[in-house]
Amino acid sequence: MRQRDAQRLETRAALAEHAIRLFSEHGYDETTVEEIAAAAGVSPRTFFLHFPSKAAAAFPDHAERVERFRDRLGDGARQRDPIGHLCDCLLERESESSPSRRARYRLLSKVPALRDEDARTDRDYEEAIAHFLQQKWGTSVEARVRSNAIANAVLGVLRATLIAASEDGIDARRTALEILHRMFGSPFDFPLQSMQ
Amino acid sequence: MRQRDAQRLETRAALAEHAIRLFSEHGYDETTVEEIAAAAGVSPRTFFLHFPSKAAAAFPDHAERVERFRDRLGDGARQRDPIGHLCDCLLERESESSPSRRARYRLLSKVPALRDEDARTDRDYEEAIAHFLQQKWGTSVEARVRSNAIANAVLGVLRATLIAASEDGIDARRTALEILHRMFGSPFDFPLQSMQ
DNA sequence: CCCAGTCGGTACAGTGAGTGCAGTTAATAC
DNA sequence: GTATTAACTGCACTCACTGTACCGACTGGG
Repeated sequence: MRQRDAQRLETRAALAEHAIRLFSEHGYDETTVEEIAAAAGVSPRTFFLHFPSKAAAAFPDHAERVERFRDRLGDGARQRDPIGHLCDCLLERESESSPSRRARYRLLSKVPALRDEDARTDRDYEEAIAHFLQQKWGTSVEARVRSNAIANAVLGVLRATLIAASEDGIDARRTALEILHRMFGSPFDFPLQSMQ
Repeated sequence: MRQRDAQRLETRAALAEHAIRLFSEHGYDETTVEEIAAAAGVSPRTFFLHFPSKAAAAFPDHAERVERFRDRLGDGARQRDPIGHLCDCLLERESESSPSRRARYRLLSKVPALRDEDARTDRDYEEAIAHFLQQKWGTSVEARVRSNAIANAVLGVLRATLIAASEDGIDARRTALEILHRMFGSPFDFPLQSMQ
């Protein structure tokens, strides 16, 4: 099982590459799955063997990124300052911001369908973060609500700064860090207080 | 222009009503627009004269709610404690939580397409909130980033607590208020400090 | 080396959401 | 009364996405 896997990855990469290129060159709505498949030299049906939707092709490395993020987060129970650690991990994730990535975010924030897809991918991060926080705070109803709330809030701050970074060229990392630190303090102990 | 408007509203209401009913009874994916239109006694084409998508019919009063929320927010420049006021407005919005509304949220959190639509509607609130905060903080790049970040964070907390409320029956209002107050303090002065 | 199973890709037919356009009919404005 | 507007209809169309049967090339075991 070697050549088959390589071929599969190659096809997938070609599809993603041409999809993103065509979205950028002609616009998302103006690009059909048929065209993407043709550009990648496969049949339209094959596209959907690699991606669950047209929009998903714009986020080809999503699963790996979430996986890496989850690994980087590690075990929440071992963290003395879980929110501080969380912010570190998130900002590290974003420091992979190459120019091409920024260009992608600019496209993303303009095309509704891609923005929707982005929100969808955020749910996987939300789940990872909530899980991480629950390792620290437990799984009572209260702890779960707070974990999800914090996860949503943190991702919300990040999303806003990333969009702004793509539009106004600010330093997303520095800005997000500043806002998050002010929101949560460092170390951030609030949920522990009322959770005894 | 009286009878025409009444008829239009009636049709729209019938479509929304039957859409939500059919979504609940048979499931979202199992319900077609054709069925909704038939139940409401109009042609399928008419459905799309009233709603831009199948999912939008599950949120028929969205535009009015946003409008009311915007009015309730008022002018941000006049608020001494804009975030405190914002939280009040948001929680007031949610205190309209009738049992039917909670049932709807339960459906919503289970059906991906409706969850997506919910996220989409949240963007209108985000915009309203960001606008409100910018009336207070100005429209510099920094102020805009922070306004959007705070808007995202606040909505994120609310979304998480609402979902939890529909699943675990907690008091969404009390819980959200507690989390928001701890996150932001009250009054919340952070953006003013570094914005001089 | 061959055989059986696996798996990536294909072909084809179908469903259903959403759109553009050219009507029809009834309320409304003048 | 006539002209206009606007809600609704019918129809044809595009396109995302799915189920299914199939081919053909790799793969692993005897």
